[in-house]
Amino acid sequence: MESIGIGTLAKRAGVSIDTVRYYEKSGLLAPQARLPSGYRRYGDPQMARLRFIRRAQELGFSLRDIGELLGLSRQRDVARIKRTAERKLTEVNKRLAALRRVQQALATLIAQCPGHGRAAECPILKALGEETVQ
Amino acid sequence: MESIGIGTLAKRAGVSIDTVRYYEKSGLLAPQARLPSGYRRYGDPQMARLRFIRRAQELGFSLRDIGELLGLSRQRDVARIKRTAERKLTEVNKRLAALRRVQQALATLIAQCPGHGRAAECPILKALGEETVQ
DNA sequence: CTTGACTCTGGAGTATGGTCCATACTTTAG
DNA sequence: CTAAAGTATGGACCATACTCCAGAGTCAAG
Repeated sequence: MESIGIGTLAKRAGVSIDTVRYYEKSGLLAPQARLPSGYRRYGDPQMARLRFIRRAQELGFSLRDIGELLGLSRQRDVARIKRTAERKLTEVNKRLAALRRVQQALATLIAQCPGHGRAAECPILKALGEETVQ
Repeated sequence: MESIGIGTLAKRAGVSIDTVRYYEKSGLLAPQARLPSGYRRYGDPQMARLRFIRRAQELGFSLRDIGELLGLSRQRDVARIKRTAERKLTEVNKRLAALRRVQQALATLIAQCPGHGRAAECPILKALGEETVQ
């Protein structure tokens, strides 16, 4: 079974070594094993996990949220797994809806903007400022 | 013209007074006026702006991003306004796409989970972990 | 006019998510 | 075998976005 060191792992995932260690300290990513010297060794599952963490973060999930998501697979209580997943899905759906409104408002602004000439009343503040949340 | 104090503004927007002052210090929200005593007074436009800031934050925009969005309306250079808006739209679209993938993965997980019985291989890690970003 | 609620400023402190550093040991290429 | 590159630990430090506090002035009801 081939394994890689922390430097290679970090480089491949596009994060720093310190970040990998920080995730470990935060309980999100343990190495597959340690050499007798203490050097960390990682395999494909850790690579996938690290990439997952990064993607989830880009979407605005906190490390705590991510830990919860990752923890789903460790749980025995299937009902609880489902409930947690459903809670996250609700959250994601809300975010999607809100983001779609912003997308709409921005697209409208861009469509209305001639791209030259005098600065008209910018519609973005109005468009976004008057929306009701939820 | 009726105006309100910082306490009322904060309460109505669901933020703390300190947060309002912090936004002001960050250049995001100036009061409409000050009383001779130095007390801040706010009107409807400030209220709308504050709500906008909060919503944008919930979507994961940083205060710096939000300042940029708010700044769109102050700019004279129409071409630049448009370019900034387009950049933001691209960002938002990327986020939407990524979020949709997460939504799909979560929904699939939930659909596959019986909600009872033995803990099967949880599909979420695989489903999310193997996705390619972008 | 007093009293309690509100607000002012400036500055310190907090949580999150890293990032950097010193010192020391390990591994690897030549 | 040696030098360079990589890694270990512990702890200090950083940016963002607040949050709290002290000490002092202001406002509004009775």
